[in-house]
Amino acid sequence: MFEQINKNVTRYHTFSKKELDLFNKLLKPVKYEKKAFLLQAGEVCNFEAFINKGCVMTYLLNEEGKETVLYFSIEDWWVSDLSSFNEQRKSDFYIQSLEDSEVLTLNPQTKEELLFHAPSFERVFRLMVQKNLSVMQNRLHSIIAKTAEQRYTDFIKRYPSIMQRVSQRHIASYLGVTPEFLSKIRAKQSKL
Amino acid sequence: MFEQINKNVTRYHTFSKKELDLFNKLLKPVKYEKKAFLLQAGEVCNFEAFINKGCVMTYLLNEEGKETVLYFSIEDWWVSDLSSFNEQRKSDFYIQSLEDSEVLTLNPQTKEELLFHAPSFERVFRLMVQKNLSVMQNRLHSIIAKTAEQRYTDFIKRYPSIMQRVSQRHIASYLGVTPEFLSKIRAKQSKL
DNA sequence: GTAATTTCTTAATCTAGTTCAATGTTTTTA
DNA sequence: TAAAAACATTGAACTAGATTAAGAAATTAC
Repeated sequence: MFEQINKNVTRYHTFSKKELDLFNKLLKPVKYEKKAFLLQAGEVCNFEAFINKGCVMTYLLNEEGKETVLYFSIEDWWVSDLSSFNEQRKSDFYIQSLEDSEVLTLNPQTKEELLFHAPSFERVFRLMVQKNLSVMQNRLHSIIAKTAEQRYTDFIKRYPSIMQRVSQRHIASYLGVTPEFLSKIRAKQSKL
Repeated sequence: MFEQINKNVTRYHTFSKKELDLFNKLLKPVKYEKKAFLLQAGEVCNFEAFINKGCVMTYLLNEEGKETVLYFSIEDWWVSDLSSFNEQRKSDFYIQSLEDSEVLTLNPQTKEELLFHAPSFERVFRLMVQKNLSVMQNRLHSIIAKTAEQRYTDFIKRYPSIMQRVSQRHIASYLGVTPEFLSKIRAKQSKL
């Protein structure tokens, strides 16, 4: 149950057995059925969730109901709305399970307790935000500077497993194109 | 000299006189002429700089030499490549002064010393990254979900002072359009 | 102060990507 | 297991924005 998550945090810092035991004790396992919401716009995000099993997506809805996928998250990733979580403000995001999923969550209290007794976790969380920021900077760059076809090719290469698991309309949204156009890109590429 | 920066960090946490004195002692003032580079791709970013006066931009160059502006930063903002700084990896970014500028910088050593003696600064830096992340999430959303004209209107409204100070070709790049198209948007809007 | 360079604008042409609509395919539900 | 719903594909018509080119305005540099 905690094997994966302990390996995950150990990448950033070597923790003692005692620290990891505390960490694991504070984590709350939660299951979500496919299509269940971990978070909806307007709610305050009260979790940082590590995905043990499953796949979730984080998206925004605009006024006309058009959805924009910001992230897909699968096993060994964390998911949350950090601004909402840390500042206890209402979120703009929807976080929805795309498969039956199992996650391990911290809430503001357990996170605080963890940081109090094992302050080295500060580093883990700071690096998590930072990695996130890098990912976003890359995406912005690729959406400004590359064609949809290049973005699609990059995506397949970088996240082949997500490609398998997620419907094309969600991938289209992530890539910033319509499902119809993604379909055309695919038709073109399968001809080559 | 330190008035603005002390006010800036105090937003996130109330520091003692002693902590602020240490902070100020560790900061190194640096001046850059217009067009000077604070950082170039391939270098390791060894600073986090607070802008006391001036304006800088952070951008990427692709293979064909096309530039993509990720950020403009003016007075009261911090600028750095955090991934490069924190992991001491080569940066992909250029950070260039757009006006004669004056900044206060921390380097990895002074930052470490600061955090060692005044660990509450951890919070400041974590929140800085996080604010950054929010900004990026918003930009990605607006570039996927809005038209260039809407983005331009939003930009003027949100950053009227940057609009005045920065050339249109840089703003075009930030908005993800060509300078020619930005010109058309402006012509259209001034007719209304 | 003027030549040189860079920036901004305008217009014509072109294209990557959208929209709409129809049809087939897979998944969900009961 | 059949009906309903959601998803994927294809094609025709359209449009937001790119590209190219050329002249006007502003900055920069000597």
